[in-house]
Amino acid sequence: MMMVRKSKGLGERHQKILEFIQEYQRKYKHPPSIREIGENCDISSTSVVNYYLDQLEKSGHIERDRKISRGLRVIGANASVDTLHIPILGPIAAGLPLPELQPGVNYLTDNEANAVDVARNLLPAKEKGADLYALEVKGDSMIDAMINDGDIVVMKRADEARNGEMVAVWLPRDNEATLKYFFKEKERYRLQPANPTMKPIFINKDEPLEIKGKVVMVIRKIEMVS
Amino acid sequence: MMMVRKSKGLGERHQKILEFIQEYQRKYKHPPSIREIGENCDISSTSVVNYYLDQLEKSGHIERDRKISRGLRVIGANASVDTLHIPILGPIAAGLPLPELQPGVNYLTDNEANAVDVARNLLPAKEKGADLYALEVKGDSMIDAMINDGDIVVMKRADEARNGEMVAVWLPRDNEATLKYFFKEKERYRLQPANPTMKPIFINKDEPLEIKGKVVMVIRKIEMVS
DNA sequence: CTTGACATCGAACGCATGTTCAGGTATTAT
DNA sequence: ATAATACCTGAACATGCGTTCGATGTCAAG
Repeated sequence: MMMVRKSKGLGERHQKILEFIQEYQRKYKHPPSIREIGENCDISSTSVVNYYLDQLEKSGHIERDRKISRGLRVIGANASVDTLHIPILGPIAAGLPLPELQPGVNYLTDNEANAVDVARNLLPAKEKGADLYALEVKGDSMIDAMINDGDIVVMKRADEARNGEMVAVWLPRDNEATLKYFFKEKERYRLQPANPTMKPIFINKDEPLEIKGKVVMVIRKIEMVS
Repeated sequence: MMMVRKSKGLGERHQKILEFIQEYQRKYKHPPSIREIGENCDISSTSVVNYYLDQLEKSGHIERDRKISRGLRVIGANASVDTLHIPILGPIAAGLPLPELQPGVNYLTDNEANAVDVARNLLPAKEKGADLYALEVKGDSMIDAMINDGDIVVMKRADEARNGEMVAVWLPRDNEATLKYFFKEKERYRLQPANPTMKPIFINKDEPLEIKGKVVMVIRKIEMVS
């Protein structure tokens, strides 16, 4: 019994504005101004645009940074996620040296052959990606670190570590590379497996021990039998 | 105090500005203002920021829309990889039921709150994503499956499995959910832990056993201490 | 008819922001 | 030294742009 007036939901103009914002953002890589929205949606007054923008914000379709020029964005509907392209430098396995890391080289640019793409929101916020690399675990020698044959470990370049961080270390004593939680104790280093049922390894401080990097992430792809 | 001058190429400040613009754009979905760049790169005058921005534009690193607030963007460096947005439905832990999966629902569209973005090239080629979901592992009860507390497991919806596939199963017998490799044998099912040092579980075929999905991927984020 | 919730307009206000300029200081070349 | 160049400062200026407000029109309910 009532006129079909956009009683609820999005009206035609809301739709048009939303579409325009997305299209504009795609095209210019920055959001449109209120006036630009008005011109392209046949709205003659900035206050009307503001009026609709308020509604879209209340209904959760956009976010606004008040007082900031062009500070608006549509939420959701952002198909392309920001990703980091992390090169897989090579395998890591007990009894093999780690692939060499050239200190000054940014591996992101070269070595496109083998790499993993990781969404940036899966990594710690501060990672810029320049000193990230990945290794492919070969063999089951890392099993006590909850890491399996074939897993990809994403590493952050480092030559020292704080207590509690998981690191890739080269142990000249045992001629072995391994992944362990690192703890510095009084007269020794303790390398603690991630699996609490396994015993730690102890290294005296006068013995050599090379930290190659910190583990940031572990990715395990499971094959489908299909 | 003397300035280390870089005769050609990008100086330290150029780099810092470029990085800041990208980081800001990622975070706020719109470009920063000149003054914001200055504040965050320790440049006290807007004219100096403008000075560097001009250089970056001439050297082809950024584009600018003069006269438009925040009208700047970095060129290239926008390698958007095809990603899937996979919702995290909830926790999985021994002794807890799995989150319910509504058969017809496409979780990709709703439940934006908690999700992981996975590059499509990390998944088996055929996955469309509509029937993928993720679970967060709680507790260390999955340790025999090489899966740790806090890990994210990406699942593919399924109610049956082939031999050798890793599945999430609900065992009414033990009132427990778990992740195991699945094998159908003569008179029983064998649920084999991923860790070869652990013993398998056997279930007679007349006992109930609910397969909830197949594990496609395991993602472990390691916290940095700093 | 009156009321009141919408939707719209136009204009004014004021802060945000890009631009310009008139100088400074260091480093390098002549 | 002197000049030249790159780097930097601070302030003033013009305008882009979000915000606010009063006025008008429309339509449905009381």
